[in-house]
Amino acid sequence: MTEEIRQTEPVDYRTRIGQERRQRTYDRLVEAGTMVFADRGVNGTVIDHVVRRAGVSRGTFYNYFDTIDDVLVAAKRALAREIVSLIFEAIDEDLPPAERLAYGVKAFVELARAHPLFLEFTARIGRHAYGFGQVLDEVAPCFVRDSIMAGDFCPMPEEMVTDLLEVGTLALLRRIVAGEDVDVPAFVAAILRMLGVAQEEATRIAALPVVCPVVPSEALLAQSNAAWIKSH
Amino acid sequence: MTEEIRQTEPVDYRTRIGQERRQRTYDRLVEAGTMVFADRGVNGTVIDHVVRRAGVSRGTFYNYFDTIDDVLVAAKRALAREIVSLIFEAIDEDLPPAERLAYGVKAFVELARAHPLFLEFTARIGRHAYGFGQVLDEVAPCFVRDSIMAGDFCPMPEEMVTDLLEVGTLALLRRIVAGEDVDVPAFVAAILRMLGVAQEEATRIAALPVVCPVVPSEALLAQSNAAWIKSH
Amino acid sequence: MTEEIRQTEPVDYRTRIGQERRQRTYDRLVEAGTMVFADRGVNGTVIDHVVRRAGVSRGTFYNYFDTIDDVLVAAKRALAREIVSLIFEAIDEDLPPAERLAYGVKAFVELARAHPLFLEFTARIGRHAYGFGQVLDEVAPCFVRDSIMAGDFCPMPEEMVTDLLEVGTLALLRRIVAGEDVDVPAFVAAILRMLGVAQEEATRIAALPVVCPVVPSEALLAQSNAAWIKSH
Amino acid sequence: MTEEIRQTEPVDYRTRIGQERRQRTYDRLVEAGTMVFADRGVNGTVIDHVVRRAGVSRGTFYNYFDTIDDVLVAAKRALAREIVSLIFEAIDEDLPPAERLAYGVKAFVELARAHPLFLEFTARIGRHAYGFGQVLDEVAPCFVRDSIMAGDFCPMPEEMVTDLLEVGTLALLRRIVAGEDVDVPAFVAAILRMLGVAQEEATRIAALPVVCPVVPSEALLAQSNAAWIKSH
DNA sequence: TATGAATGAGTGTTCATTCAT
DNA sequence: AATGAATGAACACTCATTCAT
Repeated sequence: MTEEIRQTEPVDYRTRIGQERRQRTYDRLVEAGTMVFADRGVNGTVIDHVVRRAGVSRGTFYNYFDTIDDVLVAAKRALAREIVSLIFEAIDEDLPPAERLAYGVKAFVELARAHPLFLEFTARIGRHAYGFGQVLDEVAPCFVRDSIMAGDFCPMPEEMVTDLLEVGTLALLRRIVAGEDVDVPAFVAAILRMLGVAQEEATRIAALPVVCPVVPSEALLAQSNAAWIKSH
Repeated sequence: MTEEIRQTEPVDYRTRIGQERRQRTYDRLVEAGTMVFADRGVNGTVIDHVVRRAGVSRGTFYNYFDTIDDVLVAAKRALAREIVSLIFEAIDEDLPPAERLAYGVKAFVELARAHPLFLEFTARIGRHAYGFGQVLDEVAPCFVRDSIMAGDFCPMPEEMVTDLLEVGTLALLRRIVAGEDVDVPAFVAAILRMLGVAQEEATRIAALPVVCPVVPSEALLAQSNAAWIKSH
Repeated sequence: MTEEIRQTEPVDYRTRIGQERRQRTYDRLVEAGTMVFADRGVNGTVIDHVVRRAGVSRGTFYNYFDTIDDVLVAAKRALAREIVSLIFEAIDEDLPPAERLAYGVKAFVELARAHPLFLEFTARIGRHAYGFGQVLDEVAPCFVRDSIMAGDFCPMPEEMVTDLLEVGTLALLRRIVAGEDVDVPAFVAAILRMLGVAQEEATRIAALPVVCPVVPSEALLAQSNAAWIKSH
Repeated sequence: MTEEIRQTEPVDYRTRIGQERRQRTYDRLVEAGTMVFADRGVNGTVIDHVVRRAGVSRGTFYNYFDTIDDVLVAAKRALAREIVSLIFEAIDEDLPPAERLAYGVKAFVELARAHPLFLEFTARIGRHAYGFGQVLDEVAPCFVRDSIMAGDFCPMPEEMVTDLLEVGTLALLRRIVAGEDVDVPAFVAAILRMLGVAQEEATRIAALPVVCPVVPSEALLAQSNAAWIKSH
């Protein structure tokens, strides 16, 4: 038995080391991908850009991904998870739905403003965007449906809400990237009105303050943003 | 005088023939481009696809365009002009702004539904879309601004209105293309609420009937749609 | 007989008009070619450049030339004839050979300096150069051989003289085009020494003054130079 | 310690193998380029010719060069270094400048005669030639200037000497390629006279014998010449 | 004879993918 | 697992040449 353990232990060790190394390489590729997509957009990015930025060889890429789009998907997922959970941790669950939604949107924009890499990345991925509806439903299942049924939002198809939320926010970020002044509260108010919130109430909620969520330094968002800044 | 005419006639004739041929080829390229973009999207389309579809040689392409994107731009412009003018001709100018807007949006969607090529094309060009704000302002200058100042829409940045209108409509069309059932009145109502129209009023207006504009058979929209259908 | 003349006269007239027109178009092509070759070098010039500069159509080109190189050849010949005969008219035939040669070389350089188009053209045609030996022998047959036999130049192969004269002058012009200061008398002296003239005598002859030949305004050189200047 | 070596060896091995393969491919491309330029001249050579001759794929070319001209430059440099060092090793440094120069020129011509590929290549690259002045100055810095200041050559601009040397030699090689009989001593004598050497002395020096330098069989010159011969 | 639209072979360049080491 | 040289299909673009008008 001891023998067995002794025999397997080195294997486990090697396996663990191998897996860690594998994870590290994977992370480097995703991080590099995030930065390159932010720099060159979805269609301007090729495998070579990513592997060079990640400091690995071409061949290694194919040990982790099949196509460049897979990197985009992985980066989108990783970022979306991080960000959405950061935001949801910051939202007071006792607030009414409209206020929670408003808080989430504004926190998202603040996060983007605070992380130019993320801003660029999001503005550039265009129609390949995060699939906000899905992510939203992962973290806060049935939020939209429940709110509609509870009468907080007026009746409308769920996916229409998430669609408008997603593409509207994207359009907003694109204007920010373009250097224009954007009126975020006006945007939030418009979304709330669309959801059936009365004009004055919408304006009031849209004006409520948010605090930008704190991003842990080991997060992909923080790491890649820092590396990206350094290279610009 | 007769002499003059006799001398100039052959020149005019040759010139006219040449110009007509040139125009025909140009039209074929734009029409082919529209179809290919509808089939393969913006990034999947290459010059070769277009010239093959148009039945002209590679070299001919470069007598008319520099890049494939120029074809996209030309197609967008041609379609946008046709469609917007068709729709605006159909709108009763005496209606209040909210009803005119609702009518326009619904007519646009109907037109798209009736012309699968146009639907695909529009859904696929994505963020390269028509620049609705601009086109809207060409045909109905200051419509949004005036409506806001007149108190018909609630105050918000002009470009935010056109942004949401454009990207929202695009998202809607993408769902139609995907074969989903979409609730156009619900969409229109959402847009109207966003603009400050009260819930009941928005619902009422969104439910008003539209007649799909008649498309003249020589229009690019009709021609290319017919050809496209035939090839599918 | 009168009848005959009357009948043929109009024909002659038309023929003459036709030939004149043909000559005019030909001249325009050669002139345009000269300018384009000066602008873009031998390998950078394509038929389109020439026809556009000449203001004629592509098809017309093929009524006069088969290839773009034929234009180069025609331009070279026309310019070489003009220039060499201008220079030879200016040379005092009673001078000893060394002085005549020195005068010719210096006049050639002066002519080039005074006509930037010609300078550029000559510097850019490179190894396709004028075939100076041949042109020289056209205008002054056996000049080199006679001078050698008379003991004015020391014995050496004739074509070696013209080779060194041609490529040396070309190298000189290239330095002028590059904006460098060149010492023309030093060059002439070097050529004369190469021909066997003693050092002091060579220096003396190389320092003799020349007057730049007058170029008639209807010459290709003058015409194309003027047009070229205007377009730069 | 043994451990260390064992760990690094495989890396070194892989690296070495890779570098060797890389070097081999590079050499094949340069060698192929040399042969194709000799066959078709500078302007008649395209990337496809080179890769086909080298037996590699189109894509491989771009792993080593950006343009076809880069191959020309590489070939010129490689040949020039080989040849010039061969010649300079053969020259007795104790001889007076005029004799050393004469020896160099004659050895160069002999080398060209003995290597038809090199002869063709040199004659065809024309004005893109070796930049003899530069190469000369690399190997024998200030040779011309020092000789002038020492009174061995008569005063004249340095670059005029190298210009005439280069273009004169090139013209000579072109005649050899054309199958004409050329009088190399006469050429050398002409160059020497140009430099101020007296006629008799020039003739004497130009007549001194040279031994054609021995080319090691692994040299680019030898390798590519052999391959080229075999294919003609 | 002049025109210029149309042609298509030729060439340069990119980039995903494979594979021997 | 990692490397990176090699590959070749795909694509962009040029330009000499033809031919109907």
